[in-house]
Amino acid sequence: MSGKPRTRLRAAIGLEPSRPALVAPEEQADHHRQTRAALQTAVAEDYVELIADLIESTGEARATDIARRLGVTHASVTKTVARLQQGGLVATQPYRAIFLTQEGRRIAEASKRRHEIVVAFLLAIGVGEDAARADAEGLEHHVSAETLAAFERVVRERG
Amino acid sequence: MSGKPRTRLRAAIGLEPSRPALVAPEEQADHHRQTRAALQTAVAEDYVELIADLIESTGEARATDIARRLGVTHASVTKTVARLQQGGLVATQPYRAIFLTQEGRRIAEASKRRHEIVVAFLLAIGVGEDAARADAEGLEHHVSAETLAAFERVVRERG
DNA sequence: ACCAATTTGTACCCTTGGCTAAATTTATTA
DNA sequence: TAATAAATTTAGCCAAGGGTACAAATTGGT
Repeated sequence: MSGKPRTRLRAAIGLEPSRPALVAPEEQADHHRQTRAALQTAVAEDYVELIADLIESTGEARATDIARRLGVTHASVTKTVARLQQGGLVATQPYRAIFLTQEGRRIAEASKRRHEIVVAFLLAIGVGEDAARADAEGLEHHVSAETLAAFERVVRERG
Repeated sequence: MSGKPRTRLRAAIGLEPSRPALVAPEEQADHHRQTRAALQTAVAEDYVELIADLIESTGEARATDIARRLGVTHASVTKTVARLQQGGLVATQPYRAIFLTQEGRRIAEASKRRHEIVVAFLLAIGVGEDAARADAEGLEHHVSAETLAAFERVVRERG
């Protein structure tokens, strides 16, 4: 932790261990950008997927139920739902239950399908029930179409 | 979008399509809490992993290089690195390169290992190079120990 | 030794997604 | 129907992690 001025020269010249080089910087940056973009849609997907499930199983989606199922407070749910409404995924009126727009339903459908494939896949490769469901919640938002297709293949192969 | 007051009674009584019920609410909430916790560590893992790679391949980790590889501005990097220093993962001095603490190296090691397993796994099940690398960036932070073990098994089985 | 280019730091802003607390509205029940 | 319980909204707080713009320091070359 002393403080010798570092010289970039040694590294450039090759006195430092200049390795094969990981991945091209621009490519790596793109991957990280994609990952960050996925994070943005993750919340929206979680919400519409859950709202669709609640409507299907209980007849309506209430903020309190969403809050309980996500493990957050209802105030947080209200705020997020407002954002989703801005984004055109849900429709609400004050003090009424939450509905999905067509776009919301479309996304919910796709999310649900993907979620189920991920869970089935994890189970197929021998992951236990609980871990499979827990991991799927995080993994699903980062599975590209190509990887999802590969997951489906594996599920079909092993059954 | 009319506005019929909803009655929770119908749902409770069972006139509404009351389905088998997805997953237990508390369990589902736990899964989401786990996922959110993973997000918190994700940034730290990405940084230390990248810093370790840079040190290994170029001899030092500079903010600019980190920024370029993550696709963010150097200001964001500076801020995040400050947080990592607070957390005891890195050590820096003004205008000097960034070093990893022991704890930082430990995490970098584990992250790198996990990252490589995830990539190898995706390749093994037939995902293409680019998608594998891109998806791995997002997936790695949500892979539990149990799932990672399953991935390793698959990699060993299919070569 | 100096100058220009590069790198780093700092200040300030924005959005997301958590939280608590208090006010309001709706639903249930006595 | 009036009182109570439950659900919803609103306001204000916080931290993380992005951004821009400008200032300061370091580095490399002349």
